Amino acid sequence: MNLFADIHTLVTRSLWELQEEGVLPDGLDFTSVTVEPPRDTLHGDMATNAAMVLAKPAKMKPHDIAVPLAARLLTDERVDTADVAGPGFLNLRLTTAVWAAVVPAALQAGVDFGRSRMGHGKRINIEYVSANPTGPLHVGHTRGAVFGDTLANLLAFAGFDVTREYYINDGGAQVDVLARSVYLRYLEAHGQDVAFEDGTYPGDYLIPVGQALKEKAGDAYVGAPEADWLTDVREFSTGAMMDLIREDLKALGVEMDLFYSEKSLYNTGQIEAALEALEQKGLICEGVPEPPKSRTPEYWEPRKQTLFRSSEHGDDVDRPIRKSDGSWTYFAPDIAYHYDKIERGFDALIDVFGTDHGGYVKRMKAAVSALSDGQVSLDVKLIQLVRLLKNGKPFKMSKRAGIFVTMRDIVDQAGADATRFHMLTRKNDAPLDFDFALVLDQSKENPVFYVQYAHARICSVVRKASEAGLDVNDRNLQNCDLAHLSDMAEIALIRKVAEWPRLLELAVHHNEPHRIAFYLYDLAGEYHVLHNRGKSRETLRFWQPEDAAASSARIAMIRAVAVVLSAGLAILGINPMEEM
RNA sequence: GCACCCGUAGCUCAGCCGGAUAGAGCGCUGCCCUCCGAAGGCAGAGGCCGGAGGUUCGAAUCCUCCCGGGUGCGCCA
Repeated sequence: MNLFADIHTLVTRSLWELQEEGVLPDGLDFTSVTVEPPRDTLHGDMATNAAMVLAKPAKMKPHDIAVPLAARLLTDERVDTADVAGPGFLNLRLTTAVWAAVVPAALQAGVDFGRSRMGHGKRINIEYVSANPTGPLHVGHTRGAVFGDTLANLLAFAGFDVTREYYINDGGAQVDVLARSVYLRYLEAHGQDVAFEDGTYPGDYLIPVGQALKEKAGDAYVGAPEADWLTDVREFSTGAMMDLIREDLKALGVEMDLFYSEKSLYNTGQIEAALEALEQKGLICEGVPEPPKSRTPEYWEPRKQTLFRSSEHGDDVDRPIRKSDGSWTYFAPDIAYHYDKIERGFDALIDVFGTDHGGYVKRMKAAVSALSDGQVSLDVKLIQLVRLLKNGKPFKMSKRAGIFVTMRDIVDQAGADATRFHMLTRKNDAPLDFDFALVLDQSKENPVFYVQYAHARICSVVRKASEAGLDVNDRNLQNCDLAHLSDMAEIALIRKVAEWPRLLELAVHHNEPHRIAFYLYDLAGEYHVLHNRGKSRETLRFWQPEDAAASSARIAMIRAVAVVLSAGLAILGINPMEEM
């Protein structure tokens, strides 16, 4: 159930009725009429802007619309009061029974509370992480992984048909570098002294890969020319790296539906097919690209290249897809990859990139727009940098050249749950501080702890009531008499619970999973306030030994809070804790 | 030079498909508690929402310009 949607429906229906009765003129558009929670609860439970929005098209004063609308709304049993206020707002106060009804609804739905069909089964592809297969995942990937995975969970919860995808950049020169680096480790495993020159990866993580290569190939490649081993070693190495990456992702709780190989696009006609599609739309041409606008274009010499006319689809300039030697630029396989996504029938695409790829967004959108004739949307979410700290000071783990703080290091130290939550305590395009001391802190300064603690506290109260003989089964609690819930603070808590479905809609609309983390933090906060009241005044405790009816109502209420906390944490991929 | 992101309380940030007196945490000030419903509680001060125009009944939110910070900018992916 979504109370805001229900009341919005009621308002719209009332407007139609007023129109039929001639109070309002015909032909009005009600789509901009909203029903929202007012900023200040003193104004009521919900407010609608109907009178103000319709005043102009109806050629009426806001007041003359608001008054009959208020009268009409008051005939609905859910509406307690309807007052015209300010410039024409209509403030509604709902009966406490309406609010109380949120509780059994939540209990009945359980962790599915808030699940919706707003996605209408639309097929959506989310590409995230997509790190080069040349080493372990690091901090930045961790944030992107959590973001993408949580967004995927969120959209699935909202009724989209979601595919989680990882694009393996195994087609470029960097995997040759990987192969050469592994080859050095291989020689090392054979007892040779090797030197890691510039352009190779000296990280320790390749030592076991070199040893594994030795076990597999023996000394077959020792002393052999590169041409003899490069292909084999490259394949072996990228395979090993992807195994490592998959393991790391799993430790974070991230599982992809599909790992898509860039290499698979080469020599299979796929790149050619994508470019042919663009060609047919007249979007491929030969030309000299504009010189780079960087400060130092001295070495620029104009050369004729094959260009994608991305400027026809919103890009600033046309982009080269072939290098001057005729081979593909990195943009070409990316076009082909997105073309493949379109061909696979997705209605919408989301790419999660690091912020350093910001300059790449327009051309990618242009490609998708062109290839789908504007039918498939592409939303690119850029993930800002993560600053690792410990007690507020920059944190560096002991590391050798070439190895950064890895995702595995983070998960090992902070745990997957805390890592996931913390990575969402900032909007994706804002830089984020990840402080190990804070993430592990057992106090209210730590939002992860704060939310988990609220859930554990509820479990503790429910457990206690149960031990004292109260039937705390959710099915039973659904039927208890909620008239006992009349305290303003209790209604406020329920109101917060009732916002959950609406919050989800907003998060989906903006593709912003961090909103869930913030909401859960707020909800936990409101719960703690109520819980703390019971410390000073026993009559305000949820469990009242002398009053089973009141206890049931209150336990039902806090169970509803627990349900939302669980549902929210589930979307974040986090297990709620029953005790701390 | 151009593009994108950001500029909100002393600090770190929410809010931004336009809505009423702009929120939270930290820090600060005051009071209370130290009772396993534990790993503190309550209250308060603190803002021309970077600046200037514009659209609108209404702008932190949308548009334009400017200022400040970050990122990116041909044959690296």
